[in-house]
Amino acid sequence: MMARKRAKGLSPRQIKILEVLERYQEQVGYPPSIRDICDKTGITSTSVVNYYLKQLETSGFIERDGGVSRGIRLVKPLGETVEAPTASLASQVKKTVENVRQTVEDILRIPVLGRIVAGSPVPVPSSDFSLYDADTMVDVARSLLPARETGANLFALEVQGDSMIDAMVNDGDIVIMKPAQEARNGEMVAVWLEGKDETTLKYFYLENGRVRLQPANPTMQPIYVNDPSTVKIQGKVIMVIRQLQTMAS
Amino acid sequence: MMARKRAKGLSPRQIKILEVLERYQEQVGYPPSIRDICDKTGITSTSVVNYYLKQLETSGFIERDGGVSRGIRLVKPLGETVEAPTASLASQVKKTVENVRQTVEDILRIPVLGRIVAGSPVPVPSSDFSLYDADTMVDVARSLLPARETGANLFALEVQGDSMIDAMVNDGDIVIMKPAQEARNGEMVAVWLEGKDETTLKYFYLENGRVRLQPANPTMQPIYVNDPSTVKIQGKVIMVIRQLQTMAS
DNA sequence: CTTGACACAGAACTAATGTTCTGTTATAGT
DNA sequence: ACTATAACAGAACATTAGTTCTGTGTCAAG
Repeated sequence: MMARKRAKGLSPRQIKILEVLERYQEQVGYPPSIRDICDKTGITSTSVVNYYLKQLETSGFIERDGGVSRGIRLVKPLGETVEAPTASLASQVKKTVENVRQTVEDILRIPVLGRIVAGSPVPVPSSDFSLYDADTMVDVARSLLPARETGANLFALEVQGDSMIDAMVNDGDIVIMKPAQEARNGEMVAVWLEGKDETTLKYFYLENGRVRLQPANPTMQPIYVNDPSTVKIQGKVIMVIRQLQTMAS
Repeated sequence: MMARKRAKGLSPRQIKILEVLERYQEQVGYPPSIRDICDKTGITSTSVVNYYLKQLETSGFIERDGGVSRGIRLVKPLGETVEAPTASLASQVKKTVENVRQTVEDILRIPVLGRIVAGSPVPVPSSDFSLYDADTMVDVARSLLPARETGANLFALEVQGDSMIDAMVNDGDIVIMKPAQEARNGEMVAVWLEGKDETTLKYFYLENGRVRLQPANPTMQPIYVNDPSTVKIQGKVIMVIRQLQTMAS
């Protein structure tokens, strides 16, 4: 067994778990469950593995998607490609392939599901959409998105009309959204107001049983909804992109 | 009995599922669950996905480990032939390097030169800087930019304060600009108004010797400047990016 | 001797996920 | 018209797997 360059500072069990993660993914084709790691490492308790996984996550060696089965992935810092002198060509190839995967992952290709208009409900990714139609995709650098965003189910909408101007969003803008049925205070959401039969983008605040929908434009007044059940959250807005014409037409 | 692995005989849904499998693994880092596939394909029932997965398994396109979450792996990449064991380690390396180059070229790394405030002139990439700090860069997919934008001299600014709200641009937004001293009608520009000593983002129109600066927000009134020489164009705005905070769960 | 940290075990609980069953619709063949 | 079958939907069910809680033993510092 070769020694790891970056092994310093890591306990034997942390190293063992990292090795298991790498080997399992390579051999089996998908990441191990916590109980799989138990078997491979000889640790008898799931909580102990979880204990170490938390450490490895905060140390930045792995990323986890909470609540997802086998939702673990190794993160490979770019500068860490130094390999032991005994490295074979095969492992070089593997390393390069890994790097490709890494850089490919630097771009997220997000489907544009449709348009968002004040008068109609928001298209959500549960309905049918063509994942690979090049005309209906936007490419976004992963570095622009929040750190832990997997991008798995993000989707985008094109804004139609001037009805979202109080959200500082204009006709033609692209909003990138994450599916959600609820939101935390301060997050911008797309909501369907049952009373008004209208879709709108607002900052969401739940304040003692009452929903406050705050326009992004600070000069405009918020909407108050006393019955939260009439506020149907369609998703959280995580990014807005506006492309401007550089040539007059 | 049907013929085995006839690539032509795949139904659209089978193809779509295979594509989802490949893309999901690539983007997320682990295989999708059946319900993930439902979301990505628009199929509303897990049994239907399972139905197709069985077909794909007996056709030999995928392998499944029964009873384990996300226990699916692609047997071979879609349009690609199987890895030749001896044929092409070197060519494989070459190919992956090619891929890296390709994907790297798909991202533009644009320097954030500073902030744009109403009260101060715009920092422009005129003279002294040549070293870009990695912390002050934004990555933008080339596909988002206008047709043949080289990206060579693009720069970005972070908006500070609420003074640009009439341009539908908010505090914290990133505006991506192209250096320019003049503009065509209809382009959004950053201008320094000598009379007012102020920077602003407006749509530019030159109309019979008079400059009209039109706010993006259609509810607001334009500014008219009779002497075009007092309107100092700092650059054209080609993109606006707004990142909204999403709290981790 | 206590205290507290760390590493660990085991069980219970909850959520995620795969599997199966029953039924519906549309269509081609007889 | 009748039947068989592919393609689907929805729900119930059974496992799998993530999470959390309580407790145990060690060891070093106070």
